[in-house]
Amino acid sequence: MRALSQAARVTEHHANPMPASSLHWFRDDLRLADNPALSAAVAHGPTLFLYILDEGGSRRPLGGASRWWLSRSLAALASALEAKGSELVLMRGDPAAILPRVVETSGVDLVTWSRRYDAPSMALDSRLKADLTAAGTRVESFNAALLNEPWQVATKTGDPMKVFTPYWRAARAVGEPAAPMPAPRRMASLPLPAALAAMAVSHAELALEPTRPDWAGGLRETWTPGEAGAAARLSEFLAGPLDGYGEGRDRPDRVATSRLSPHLRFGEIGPRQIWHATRSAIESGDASAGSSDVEKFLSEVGWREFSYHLLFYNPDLATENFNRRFDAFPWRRDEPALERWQRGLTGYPIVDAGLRELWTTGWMHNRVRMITASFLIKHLLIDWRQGEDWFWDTLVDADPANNAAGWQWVAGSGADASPYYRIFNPVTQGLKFDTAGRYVRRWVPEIAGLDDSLIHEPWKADAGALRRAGIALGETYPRPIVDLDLGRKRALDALAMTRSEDAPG
DNA sequence: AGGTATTTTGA
DNA sequence: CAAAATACC
Repeated sequence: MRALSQAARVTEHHANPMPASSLHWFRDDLRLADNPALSAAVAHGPTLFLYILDEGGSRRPLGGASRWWLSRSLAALASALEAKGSELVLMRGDPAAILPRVVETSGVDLVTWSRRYDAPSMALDSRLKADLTAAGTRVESFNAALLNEPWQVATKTGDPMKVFTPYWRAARAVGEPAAPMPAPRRMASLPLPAALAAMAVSHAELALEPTRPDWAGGLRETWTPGEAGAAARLSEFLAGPLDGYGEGRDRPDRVATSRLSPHLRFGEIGPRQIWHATRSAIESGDASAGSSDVEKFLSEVGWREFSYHLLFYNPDLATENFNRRFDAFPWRRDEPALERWQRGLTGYPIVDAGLRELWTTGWMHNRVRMITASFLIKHLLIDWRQGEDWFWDTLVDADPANNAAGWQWVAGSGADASPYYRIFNPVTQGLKFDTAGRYVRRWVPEIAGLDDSLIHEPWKADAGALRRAGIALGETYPRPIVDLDLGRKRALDALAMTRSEDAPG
């Protein structure tokens, strides 16, 4: 079948050569600027712009919050294309079946896309590249998601890197990231052939947003998905919170971080753009941050790069311990505790605040991600993969590299991970990073009436303080699910086995 | 990118 | 004597 159609195509090309045309397959690069694959397609000739919702294959299904974001991001992208006289074609199904058919019927002679790095996506993309090439169509893939390709950074002996600091030093030594490309000024749209009209689906038919119940109200209030929303967030960050970022980034009670993560996740903005925008804001004097704030911010972009490096060389990063000593770790199965953690009912205010922020907005401050993850893993001894799953379902920035690497880092099973004895105390952390309890009061309003001195440990309030604050401990707000000292000792005992001297180094 | 007990420091 | 540095887990 394939050989036959290939022969037909070659004959056809010789008989009456068709004008050059292209197809850009959008995936996690939902932007027009700094999108080299898109630019290459547009420069080649009239372009068919295609997105395929791929839910049945071996790729990890998107979580609910990510589906909501994707829906809004696709709508934004469609509008941006429409403003340039082009159309975004939406389809649903297996790209391995859909793409060759669209390419063949539309007669495009160039297909472009931006690379992905999770194993099932890479397998799918390689297969498609081979199939389309064999059928006579040129395929070009580009880097839109990273400063450096994962394989561009290596140790002196050519091995993958396992520690962040040398990784980031080596990554910076690769050279200054390329300047971002502007969005194509003009683009000619290649319409979907009439014969394929039945394959296209409407945005509504993708059914990516929740209806009954509609739990996305908090997401809508918090975010503006899409390329323009991403650019606005970056500008606001550079003009404000970047100054003082080094200290402010740890404070969940302030708006002191960029909150670009979901925009990055869906490629509404790329790290090259962030890098150069940050540099020029400093050089032009539009931002007044010190060099340590800038370095700190760029190194956060570096952690994302490092996570992708780890994922590329460890395709099972989300399911297998990077450090195999953790394979025998005595995790507890405790569904009631897991559920109380998920719902923000552990009795530890900063933990509960974080999980409720996550549930309501689809996002959680990084400092609080570490605190809540540490609590689940260490105080509750619940497998990091159960926490990773929850974050995957509820985060709008759920990312195959960052989410897995972050959880393994907290568990201590990851690369350059948190040491086994680092067990975050939610009270200490709360006092240190949410000093006045503003973050807790926002997300755990039922204890908002407590004094600052008790806001992070309501179980220490005496009957009078509880009555004044209108709290019935154990009824309107839970007592602690586990004792901190007992949980800490239990975790240290369990973790001791991962560091016995006879284990392989 | 910690916590905690202990020691040291300096107002 | 409280805060800061240190040692150890």
